[in-house]
Amino acid sequence: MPKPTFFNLSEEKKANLLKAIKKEFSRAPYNEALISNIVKSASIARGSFYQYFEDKEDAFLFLLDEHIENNKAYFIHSLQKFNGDLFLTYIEMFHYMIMKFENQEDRAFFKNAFLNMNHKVESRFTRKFNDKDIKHFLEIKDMVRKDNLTITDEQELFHVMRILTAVTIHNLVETCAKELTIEESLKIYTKEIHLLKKGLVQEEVISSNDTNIHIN
Amino acid sequence: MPKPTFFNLSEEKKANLLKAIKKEFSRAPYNEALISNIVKSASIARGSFYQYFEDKEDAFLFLLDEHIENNKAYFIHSLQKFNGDLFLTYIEMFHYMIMKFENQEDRAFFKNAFLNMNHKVESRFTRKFNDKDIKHFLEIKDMVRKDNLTITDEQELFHVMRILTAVTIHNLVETCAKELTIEESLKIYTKEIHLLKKGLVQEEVISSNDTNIHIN
DNA sequence: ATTCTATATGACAGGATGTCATAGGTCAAC
DNA sequence: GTTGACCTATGACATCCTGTCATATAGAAT
Repeated sequence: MPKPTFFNLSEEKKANLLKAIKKEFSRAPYNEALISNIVKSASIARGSFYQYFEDKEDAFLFLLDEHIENNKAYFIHSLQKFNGDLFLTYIEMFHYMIMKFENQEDRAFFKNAFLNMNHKVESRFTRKFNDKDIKHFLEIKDMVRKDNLTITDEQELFHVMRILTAVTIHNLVETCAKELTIEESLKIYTKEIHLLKKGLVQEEVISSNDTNIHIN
Repeated sequence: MPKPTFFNLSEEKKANLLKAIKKEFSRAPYNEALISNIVKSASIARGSFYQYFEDKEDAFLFLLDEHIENNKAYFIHSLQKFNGDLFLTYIEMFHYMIMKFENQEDRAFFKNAFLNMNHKVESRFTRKFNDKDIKHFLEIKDMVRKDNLTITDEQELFHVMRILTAVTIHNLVETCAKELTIEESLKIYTKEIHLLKKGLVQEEVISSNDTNIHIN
């Protein structure tokens, strides 16, 4: 988290600084981004940067969180719009995200962010399904339409969302890495969501550790 | 790739250097690992390191690739052992990987590697399913038992494997991040594989972009 | 005006990176 | 055994980056 000093800044100064930070994280991947460039670009003293942020990571994650908050709101909005249909919601979210890549100003930043998608970054994106921040899951779980899902309890819904999230992020990262067009990217993603819905095996005894289900 | 000079080294020198590299990448996450420490630990001149490797990443990825080659062989071996059953094979692989975390010597290294699992690193792990290195997929695809899968063509098999891989890696990373025990970790993973097999929605019209399938 | 508190500054110590000129070693050829 | 070509080893060095700190400045409160 940025230090209190940062939040005390005038809106103008804050905006100026954030602009410089975004510029630097757009210029180079996280590992190569430099605080030196940020302070140069924002025309502030080096020491000032450290009055506002702990370090490079602090600044990067703050910027990221701003976008993520926006996503979370959009997720809930979509879930309502689609009457709790999880799959339509995920596809809508996916679409929403890749549309952001079209914005020239955001493109480089997102590319650097997604190609640097490690556990720390990913867990920011998926906080809502993390048990550390379980309240986000609680917020969402009742909005999901469950009557058409195969889940037998709430815990399974949790896993369903984890799976959807894993596949979604994987596709988002790939879209960046391979610079896929919206069409290519959406086609692959919807195909995979479709496979997830119908299941990977058919008409057979499926057995797991603790359950035996016979579909027919 | 390491430079030719590295491969010309005597086995003894190579082993000594690799040991120092592994030690450093076990000591600290990738971003914090230092070439300075590697040369100190290997007792070689700083300049020598640069005779062998391009930079830090070069050394890291080489070390990683050594482990990954081993994985690939194990995957193929398992697929044969389980008569082409993809799911058993993935579960076996998952088990094989998390068992590695138990090895005290490897533990820290894998933890740092997995928590630094970004697209570049992941693509090393999953090369076998990448279209860039399609020959690995070709090698595997004929070994997979397909009669119990819902797939209609080879391309869908590709997506099935992508999905399984995404969920698998996601679970591996989480196992490291949360320091789960083998039992906890396997329980979650098999649960999710089970969900993938049976599908997420039930007895309903499932529609996607280009197909309509009625399950009954 | 004075004092107290918060903010801004940039010089600086410490330390890491990648390079390079130089030195050392090996080996085939003469 | 001398030569020379080629490969390998070295560590000093220029360059640059980070995080800190003593100091200066501004603003608010009394």
